[in-house]
Amino acid sequence: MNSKNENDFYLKVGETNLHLTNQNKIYFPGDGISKGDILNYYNEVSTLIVPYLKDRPESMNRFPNGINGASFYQKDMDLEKIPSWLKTEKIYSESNDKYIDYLLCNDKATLLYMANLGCIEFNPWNSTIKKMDKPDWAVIDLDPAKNDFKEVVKTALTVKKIMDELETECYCKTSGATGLHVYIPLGNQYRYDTVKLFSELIANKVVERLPEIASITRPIGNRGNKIYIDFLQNRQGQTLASAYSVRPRPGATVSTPLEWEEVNEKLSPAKFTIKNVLKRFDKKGDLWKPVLGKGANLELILKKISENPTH
DNA sequence: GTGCTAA
DNA sequence: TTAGCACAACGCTTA
DNA sequence: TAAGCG
Ligand SMILES: [Mn+2]
Ligand SMILES: [Mn+2]
Repeated sequence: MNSKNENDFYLKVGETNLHLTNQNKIYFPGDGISKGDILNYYNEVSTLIVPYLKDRPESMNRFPNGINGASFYQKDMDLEKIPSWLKTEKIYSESNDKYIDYLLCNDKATLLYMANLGCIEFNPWNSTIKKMDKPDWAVIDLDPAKNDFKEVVKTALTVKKIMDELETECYCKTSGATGLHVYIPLGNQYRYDTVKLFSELIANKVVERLPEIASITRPIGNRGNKIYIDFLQNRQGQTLASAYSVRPRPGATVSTPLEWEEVNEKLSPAKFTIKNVLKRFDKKGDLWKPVLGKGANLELILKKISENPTH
Protein backbone atom coordinates (compact mmCIF):
# COMPACT_ATOMS: atom_id res chain seq x y z
CA MET A 1 0.00 0.00 0.00
CA ASN A 2 3.00 2.30 -0.04
CA SER A 3 4.47 4.45 -2.79
CA LYS A 4 6.80 2.61 -5.09
CA ASN A 5 8.11 5.02 -7.71
CA GLU A 6 6.88 7.79 -9.95
CA ASN A 7 5.73 5.28 -12.57
CA ASP A 8 3.65 3.12 -10.24
CA PHE A 9 2.29 4.46 -6.98
CA TYR A 10 -0.72 4.91 -4.72
CA LEU A 11 -2.70 8.13 -4.55
CA LYS A 12 -5.12 8.91 -1.76
CA VAL A 13 -8.29 10.51 -3.17
CA GLY A 14 -10.73 11.19 -0.38
CA GLU A 15 -11.22 7.87 1.38
CA THR A 16 -9.88 5.90 -1.55
CA ASN A 17 -6.33 4.70 -2.06
CA LEU A 18 -5.89 4.43 -5.83
CA HIS A 19 -3.22 2.26 -7.40
CA LEU A 20 -1.94 4.16 -10.45
CA THR A 21 0.19 2.18 -12.91
CA ASN A 22 2.45 2.95 -15.88
CA GLN A 23 2.26 6.71 -15.37
CA ASN A 24 5.33 7.24 -17.54
CA LYS A 25 3.96 5.28 -20.48
CA ILE A 26 3.68 7.49 -23.55
CA TYR A 27 0.03 7.64 -24.68
CA PHE A 28 0.44 10.31 -27.40
CA PRO A 29 3.68 9.49 -29.22
CA GLY A 30 3.62 12.56 -31.45
CA ASP A 31 3.30 14.89 -28.48
CA GLY A 32 5.29 13.11 -25.80
CA ILE A 33 2.19 13.07 -23.60
CA SER A 34 2.13 10.31 -21.01
CA LYS A 35 -0.61 8.45 -19.22
CA GLY A 36 0.40 10.44 -16.13
CA ASP A 37 -0.19 13.70 -18.01
CA ILE A 38 -3.76 12.55 -18.74
CA LEU A 39 -4.30 11.62 -15.09
CA ASN A 40 -2.96 15.03 -14.04
CA TYR A 41 -5.33 16.79 -16.44
CA TYR A 42 -8.36 14.95 -15.05
CA ASN A 43 -7.17 15.57 -11.51
CA GLU A 44 -7.15 19.31 -12.24
CA VAL A 45 -10.45 19.40 -14.10
CA SER A 46 -12.46 16.98 -11.94
CA THR A 47 -14.80 19.56 -10.42
CA LEU A 48 -15.69 20.79 -13.92
CA ILE A 49 -16.19 17.43 -15.61
CA VAL A 50 -17.79 15.24 -12.92
CA PRO A 51 -21.17 17.05 -13.00
CA TYR A 52 -21.47 16.00 -16.66
CA LEU A 53 -20.71 12.36 -15.80
CA LYS A 54 -22.56 11.91 -12.52
CA ASP A 55 -25.14 9.09 -12.53
CA ARG A 56 -24.68 8.54 -16.27
CA PRO A 57 -23.81 5.02 -17.41
CA GLU A 58 -20.42 5.04 -19.13
CA SER A 59 -19.26 3.46 -22.35
CA MET A 60 -15.58 3.07 -21.64
CA ASN A 61 -13.32 3.41 -24.65
CA ARG A 62 -10.01 2.04 -23.39
CA PHE A 63 -6.56 2.69 -24.86
CA PRO A 64 -4.20 0.75 -22.58
CA ASN A 65 -1.35 1.24 -25.04
CA GLY A 66 -1.98 4.83 -26.06
CA ILE A 67 -3.79 6.36 -29.00
CA ASN A 68 -1.95 4.28 -31.60
CA GLY A 69 -2.39 0.99 -29.77
CA ALA A 70 -5.33 -1.41 -29.89
CA SER A 71 -8.41 -0.03 -28.16
CA PHE A 72 -11.67 -1.59 -27.06
CA TYR A 73 -15.01 -0.66 -25.58
CA GLN A 74 -16.16 -1.89 -22.21
CA LYS A 75 -19.55 -1.42 -20.64
CA ASP A 76 -20.00 -4.39 -18.33
CA MET A 77 -18.07 -4.39 -15.06
CA ASP A 78 -17.32 -7.62 -13.23
CA LEU A 79 -18.64 -6.86 -9.77
CA GLU A 80 -16.55 -9.72 -8.35
CA LYS A 81 -13.33 -8.11 -9.53
CA ILE A 82 -13.72 -4.35 -9.25
CA PRO A 83 -13.21 -2.37 -6.01
CA SER A 84 -16.37 -2.29 -3.92
CA TRP A 85 -16.36 1.53 -3.62
CA LEU A 86 -17.17 1.95 -7.34
CA LYS A 87 -20.77 2.80 -8.20
CA THR A 88 -22.47 0.72 -10.89
CA GLU A 89 -25.98 0.35 -12.26
CA LYS A 90 -27.52 -2.87 -13.54
CA ILE A 91 -29.32 -2.21 -16.82
CA TYR A 92 -31.05 -4.72 -19.05
CA SER A 93 -29.68 -5.08 -22.58
CA GLU A 94 -32.32 -6.17 -25.08
CA SER A 95 -29.95 -7.20 -27.85
CA ASN A 96 -28.19 -9.76 -25.65
CA ASP A 97 -30.98 -10.53 -23.19
CA LYS A 98 -28.72 -9.94 -20.20
CA TYR A 99 -27.95 -7.36 -17.57
CA ILE A 100 -24.97 -5.03 -17.84
CA ASP A 101 -23.31 -3.51 -14.79
CA TYR A 102 -22.50 -0.02 -16.05
CA LEU A 103 -19.92 2.07 -14.27
CA LEU A 104 -21.00 5.52 -13.02
CA CYS A 105 -18.28 8.14 -12.79
CA ASN A 106 -19.58 10.01 -9.76
CA ASP A 107 -16.43 11.38 -8.18
CA LYS A 108 -12.78 12.23 -8.67
CA ALA A 109 -11.60 8.82 -7.47
CA THR A 110 -13.65 7.06 -10.14
CA LEU A 111 -12.51 9.58 -12.76
CA LEU A 112 -8.87 8.75 -12.03
CA TYR A 113 -9.60 5.03 -11.66
CA MET A 114 -11.06 5.02 -15.18
CA ALA A 115 -8.24 7.11 -16.62
CA ASN A 116 -5.83 4.58 -15.14
CA LEU A 117 -7.71 1.81 -16.99
CA GLY A 118 -6.77 3.60 -20.21
CA CYS A 119 -9.91 5.70 -20.60
CA ILE A 120 -8.54 8.75 -22.38
CA GLU A 121 -12.04 9.99 -23.14
CA PHE A 122 -15.31 9.90 -21.18
CA ASN A 123 -18.49 8.79 -22.94
CA PRO A 124 -21.57 9.15 -20.75
CA TRP A 125 -25.20 8.56 -21.62
CA ASN A 126 -27.43 11.56 -22.31
CA SER A 127 -29.67 10.48 -19.42
CA THR A 128 -29.00 9.59 -15.79
CA ILE A 129 -30.09 6.54 -13.84
CA LYS A 130 -32.66 8.77 -12.10
CA LYS A 131 -34.66 8.98 -15.32
CA MET A 132 -33.03 6.47 -17.59
CA ASP A 133 -35.36 6.96 -20.57
CA LYS A 134 -35.45 10.77 -20.42
CA PRO A 135 -32.33 12.58 -21.67
CA ASP A 136 -31.28 15.89 -20.14
CA TRP A 137 -30.78 17.48 -23.55
CA ALA A 138 -31.19 17.07 -27.27
CA VAL A 139 -27.91 16.58 -29.11
CA ILE A 140 -27.18 18.00 -32.53
CA ASP A 141 -23.93 16.18 -33.35
CA LEU A 142 -22.13 17.68 -36.34
CA ASP A 143 -19.79 15.14 -37.94
CA PRO A 144 -17.88 16.58 -40.92
CA ALA A 145 -16.52 14.47 -43.74
CA LYS A 146 -13.55 16.28 -45.23
CA ASN A 147 -15.28 19.63 -45.00
CA ASP A 148 -13.48 22.88 -44.33
CA PHE A 149 -14.09 23.65 -40.66
CA LYS A 150 -15.69 26.94 -41.71
CA GLU A 151 -18.57 24.86 -43.04
CA VAL A 152 -18.95 23.13 -39.68
CA VAL A 153 -19.09 26.57 -38.08
CA LYS A 154 -21.68 27.68 -40.61
CA THR A 155 -23.78 24.61 -39.84
CA ALA A 156 -23.59 25.17 -36.06
CA LEU A 157 -24.58 28.82 -36.54
CA THR A 158 -27.54 27.68 -38.61
CA VAL A 159 -28.65 25.45 -35.72
CA LYS A 160 -28.23 28.48 -33.45
CA LYS A 161 -30.26 30.67 -35.81
CA ILE A 162 -33.11 28.19 -35.91
CA MET A 163 -33.13 27.87 -32.13
CA ASP A 164 -33.06 31.69 -31.83
CA GLU A 165 -36.14 31.82 -34.05
CA LEU A 166 -37.75 29.37 -31.64
CA GLU A 167 -36.57 31.47 -28.68
CA THR A 168 -34.76 28.50 -27.18
CA GLU A 169 -31.26 28.37 -25.71
CA CYS A 170 -28.62 26.03 -27.09
CA TYR A 171 -24.94 25.56 -26.31
CA CYS A 172 -21.91 24.69 -28.40
CA LYS A 173 -18.65 22.88 -27.72
CA THR A 174 -15.90 21.41 -29.79
CA SER A 175 -16.18 17.63 -29.91
CA GLY A 176 -12.42 17.60 -29.48
CA ALA A 177 -12.16 15.69 -32.74
CA THR A 178 -13.24 17.24 -36.04
CA GLY A 179 -16.79 18.35 -35.32
CA LEU A 180 -18.96 20.43 -33.04
CA HIS A 181 -21.69 19.52 -30.55
CA VAL A 182 -24.77 21.65 -30.00
CA TYR A 183 -26.88 20.71 -26.98
CA ILE A 184 -30.43 21.94 -26.31
CA PRO A 185 -31.17 21.58 -22.57
CA LEU A 186 -34.45 19.75 -21.95
CA GLY A 187 -34.13 18.76 -18.29
CA ASN A 188 -35.07 15.06 -18.45
CA GLN A 189 -38.73 15.83 -19.16
CA TYR A 190 -39.18 13.93 -22.44
CA ARG A 191 -38.46 10.41 -23.61
CA TYR A 192 -35.66 9.58 -26.01
CA ASP A 193 -38.00 8.84 -28.94
CA THR A 194 -39.62 12.26 -28.54
CA VAL A 195 -36.27 14.04 -28.29
CA LYS A 196 -34.93 12.10 -31.28
CA LEU A 197 -37.93 13.14 -33.37
CA PHE A 198 -37.42 16.76 -32.33
CA SER A 199 -33.72 16.57 -33.22
CA GLU A 200 -34.57 15.07 -36.60
CA LEU A 201 -36.95 17.97 -37.17
CA ILE A 202 -34.19 20.48 -36.43
CA ALA A 203 -31.68 18.51 -38.51
CA ASN A 204 -34.06 18.60 -41.47
CA LYS A 205 -34.43 22.36 -41.14
CA VAL A 206 -30.66 22.73 -41.22
CA VAL A 207 -30.38 20.57 -44.36
CA GLU A 208 -33.17 22.64 -45.92
CA ARG A 209 -31.08 25.78 -45.43
CA LEU A 210 -27.68 24.26 -46.24
CA PRO A 211 -28.39 21.50 -48.78
CA GLU A 212 -24.90 21.64 -50.27
CA ILE A 213 -23.10 21.35 -46.93
CA ALA A 214 -25.22 19.27 -44.56
CA SER A 215 -26.87 15.86 -44.74
CA ILE A 216 -28.80 13.42 -42.59
CA THR A 217 -28.01 10.47 -44.86
CA ARG A 218 -26.66 7.68 -42.68
CA PRO A 219 -24.63 5.54 -45.14
CA ILE A 220 -21.30 7.27 -45.76
CA GLY A 221 -21.24 6.20 -49.40
CA ASN A 222 -24.48 8.05 -50.13
CA ARG A 223 -23.65 11.09 -48.06
CA GLY A 224 -21.17 12.86 -50.29
CA ASN A 225 -18.60 15.19 -48.80
CA LYS A 226 -21.12 16.66 -46.40
CA ILE A 227 -21.44 17.27 -42.70
CA TYR A 228 -23.50 14.53 -41.13
CA ILE A 229 -26.08 15.89 -38.71
CA ASP A 230 -26.22 12.93 -36.39
CA PHE A 231 -29.57 13.15 -34.63
CA LEU A 232 -29.54 9.38 -34.01
CA GLN A 233 -27.31 9.90 -30.98
CA ASN A 234 -30.51 10.86 -29.14
CA ARG A 235 -31.12 7.26 -28.07
CA GLN A 236 -30.71 5.33 -24.87
CA GLY A 237 -27.28 3.73 -24.67
CA GLN A 238 -25.69 6.07 -27.20
CA THR A 239 -22.91 8.33 -26.02
CA LEU A 240 -20.83 11.36 -26.97
CA ALA A 241 -17.55 12.54 -25.54
CA SER A 242 -18.52 14.77 -22.60
CA ALA A 243 -17.59 18.38 -22.09
CA TYR A 244 -14.00 18.63 -20.80
CA SER A 245 -13.14 15.15 -22.07
CA VAL A 246 -9.75 14.59 -23.69
CA ARG A 247 -9.91 12.84 -27.06
CA PRO A 248 -7.58 10.05 -28.20
CA ARG A 249 -6.22 12.12 -31.05
CA PRO A 250 -2.89 13.75 -31.84
CA GLY A 251 -2.34 16.80 -29.65
CA ALA A 252 -4.55 15.51 -26.80
CA THR A 253 -7.38 17.81 -27.81
CA VAL A 254 -10.20 18.55 -25.38
CA SER A 255 -13.95 18.87 -25.92
CA THR A 256 -14.22 22.55 -25.02
CA PRO A 257 -17.39 24.54 -24.21
CA LEU A 258 -17.60 27.71 -26.32
CA GLU A 259 -19.29 31.08 -26.24
CA TRP A 260 -21.37 31.56 -29.38
CA GLU A 261 -19.23 34.60 -30.23
CA GLU A 262 -16.30 32.21 -30.57
CA VAL A 263 -18.13 30.09 -33.13
CA ASN A 264 -16.81 32.03 -36.13
CA GLU A 265 -14.44 31.58 -39.06
CA LYS A 266 -11.45 31.82 -36.73
CA LEU A 267 -12.46 28.81 -34.64
CA SER A 268 -10.02 25.92 -34.72
CA PRO A 269 -10.81 22.95 -32.48
CA ALA A 270 -7.23 21.67 -32.54
CA LYS A 271 -6.23 24.75 -30.54
CA PHE A 272 -7.80 23.38 -27.36
CA THR A 273 -5.48 20.81 -25.80
CA ILE A 274 -4.61 19.60 -22.31
CA LYS A 275 -1.58 21.86 -22.50
CA ASN A 276 -3.60 25.08 -22.60
CA VAL A 277 -7.27 24.61 -21.67
CA LEU A 278 -6.80 24.77 -17.90
CA LYS A 279 -5.93 28.45 -18.17
CA ARG A 280 -9.03 29.00 -20.30
CA PHE A 281 -11.26 27.14 -17.84
CA ASP A 282 -9.93 29.27 -14.98
CA LYS A 283 -10.89 32.38 -16.90
CA LYS A 284 -14.24 31.28 -18.36
CA GLY A 285 -15.55 29.00 -15.64
CA ASP A 286 -18.11 26.40 -16.70
CA LEU A 287 -19.71 27.88 -19.82
CA TRP A 288 -22.00 24.88 -20.07
CA LYS A 289 -23.62 25.15 -16.65
CA PRO A 290 -27.09 25.88 -18.11
CA VAL A 291 -26.94 22.59 -20.02
CA LEU A 292 -27.54 20.85 -16.68
CA GLY A 293 -30.35 23.26 -15.81
CA LYS A 294 -34.12 23.21 -16.02
CA GLY A 295 -34.36 22.91 -19.79
CA ALA A 296 -36.78 24.12 -22.43
CA ASN A 297 -40.47 23.36 -22.87
CA LEU A 298 -40.75 21.16 -25.95
CA GLU A 299 -44.51 21.58 -26.31
CA LEU A 300 -43.96 25.34 -26.46
CA ILE A 301 -41.21 24.97 -29.09
CA LEU A 302 -43.39 22.73 -31.26
CA LYS A 303 -46.23 25.24 -30.92
CA LYS A 304 -43.90 28.00 -32.16
CA ILE A 305 -42.87 25.86 -35.12
CA SER A 306 -46.48 25.22 -36.12
CA GLU A 307 -47.36 28.93 -35.82
CA ASN A 308 -44.26 30.29 -37.59
CA PRO A 309 -44.67 30.46 -41.38
CA THR A 310 -40.89 30.23 -41.98
CA HIS A 311 -40.89 26.81 -40.32
C1' DG B 1 -4.86 -3.00 -17.91
C1' DT B 2 -6.10 -6.66 -14.76
C1' DG B 3 -6.68 -10.87 -12.69
C1' DC B 4 -6.47 -15.80 -12.94
C1' DT B 5 -3.98 -20.12 -13.83
C1' DA B 6 -0.39 -23.19 -14.83
C1' DA B 7 4.41 -23.92 -14.40
C1' DT C 1 6.95 -15.69 -8.40
C1' DT C 2 5.92 -15.05 -13.04
C1' DA C 3 4.89 -15.75 -17.98
C1' DG C 4 0.91 -16.48 -20.57
C1' DC C 5 -3.75 -15.91 -21.46
C1' DA C 6 -8.62 -14.41 -21.77
C1' DC C 7 -11.22 -10.73 -21.72
C1' DA C 8 -13.11 -6.11 -22.09
C1' DA C 9 -20.10 -3.11 -27.04
C1' DC C 10 -24.60 -1.58 -28.01
C1' DG C 11 -28.76 -0.21 -30.53
C1' DC C 12 -30.47 0.98 -33.79
C1' DT C 13 -30.90 2.03 -39.28
C1' DT C 14 -30.43 0.49 -43.79
C1' DA C 15 -29.80 -2.76 -47.76
C1' DT D 1 -30.89 -11.39 -41.77
C1' DA D 2 -26.66 -9.16 -42.12
C1' DA D 3 -23.96 -5.19 -42.49
C1' DG D 4 -23.14 -0.38 -41.50
C1' DC D 5 -22.61 3.42 -38.43
C1' DG D 6 -21.25 6.32 -34.47
MN1 LIG E 1 -19.60 13.73 -33.41
MN1 LIG F 1 -21.87 11.24 -34.38
